[in-house]
Amino acid sequence: MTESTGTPTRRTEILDAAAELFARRGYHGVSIGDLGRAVGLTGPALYRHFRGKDAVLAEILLDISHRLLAEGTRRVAAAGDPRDALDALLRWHIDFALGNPALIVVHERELDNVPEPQRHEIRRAQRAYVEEWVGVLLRLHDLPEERARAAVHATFGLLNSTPHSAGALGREAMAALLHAMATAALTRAAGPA
Amino acid sequence: MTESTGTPTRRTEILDAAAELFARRGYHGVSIGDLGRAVGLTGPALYRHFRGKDAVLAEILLDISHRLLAEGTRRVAAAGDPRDALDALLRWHIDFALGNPALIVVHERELDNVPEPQRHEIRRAQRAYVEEWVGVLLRLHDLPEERARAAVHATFGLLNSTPHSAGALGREAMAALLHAMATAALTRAAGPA
DNA sequence: CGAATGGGTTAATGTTCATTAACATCGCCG
DNA sequence: CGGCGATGTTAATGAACATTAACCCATTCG
Repeated sequence: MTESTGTPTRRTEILDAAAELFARRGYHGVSIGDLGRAVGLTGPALYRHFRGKDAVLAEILLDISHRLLAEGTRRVAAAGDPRDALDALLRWHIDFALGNPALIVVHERELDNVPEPQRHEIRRAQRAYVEEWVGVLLRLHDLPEERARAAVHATFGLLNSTPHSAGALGREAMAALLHAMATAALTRAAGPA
Repeated sequence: MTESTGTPTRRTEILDAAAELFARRGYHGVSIGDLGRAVGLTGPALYRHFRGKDAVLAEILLDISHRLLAEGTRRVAAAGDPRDALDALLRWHIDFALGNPALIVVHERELDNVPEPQRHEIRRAQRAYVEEWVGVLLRLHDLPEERARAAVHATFGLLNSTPHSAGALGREAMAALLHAMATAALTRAAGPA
């Protein structure tokens, strides 16, 4: 979840467990003791790996926001035309959301609990990711920028709803459904006001 | 926000302030002291009006879930055909979300912090509200029930995204945009898998 | 060998918090 | 007038929590 490459280390073990717990109970609803217990340790052991509870959250959010942005940018650059780019963004975001529901939830909710040096960086990455979408949408359709941004945010709401409706649909069916709905919604957003 | 009729009382003042704070910082991120201060009192004054912090949250969620369900049911019953019913549901939900962003956020996130006798009742109302939508969708289009339910959840995600993108668009423009996007998404969800 | 280092543990420490107790004020009704 | 119920206040209580201290052991490496 946290490192695509490299050995699973204690750090990443903690990060993964923390993401799961933060998603389920919220940052303030999880104690250091909970965090330690989740990886078979006592609470204070965490300080051997992180400066504190908020540093864990910060690292989680930095990782998510950077991964979303990096791969989003990559896919847009690799796409032939805006239509392909939008499709690639959709597939990427849906894959990520279906594969990492906890991360999506934490990314959506917990920014305010990140301490200040890093909060800005996360915000920056989040905004850049949104702008990647907005840019593609504007190249694809003729609509006001503010409307495009609102449409993108609404689409994220749709795509990120996954964690809350675990789904009796299988993963593939859900992915296809979300793709279809989001495409229709975005296309319609570009239509007459 | 909390009582459509009747004098604004201390209770409702607290409930409104609490909803705002819970939405912004999360249930665990708000103290009794914060709650009191928000209405110009000290923390313990709250116990003259509620059994405890969780009772405040419970009352907020009971109110929201009941209001959503009651008006949703009313509008569906009043509608001529499924097409009108869906339109009425959309308008209702969008109006509610745009008019009460804090309530939508709390409703979405804080159910787990409600103590048990009431959690069930809230869940029941939430589910019934979803089923109202699912029923209309099934009457309107031919699609598997599970797919309809997933589509409704995704649509809620889209509509409830409002609070997170306050919007440089005006309220009316935003309402129209959400309505258009949601309709398109739901229509598409009913199409070929 | 032997010391340093990494990664654990259990005991403080000090804060914040929810809740309760004890006490005050005020308006109404007898 | 007198009392009482509603609504506040400040002080007390006890639990939970984040963080730090003090201590321990294994591995590595000189």
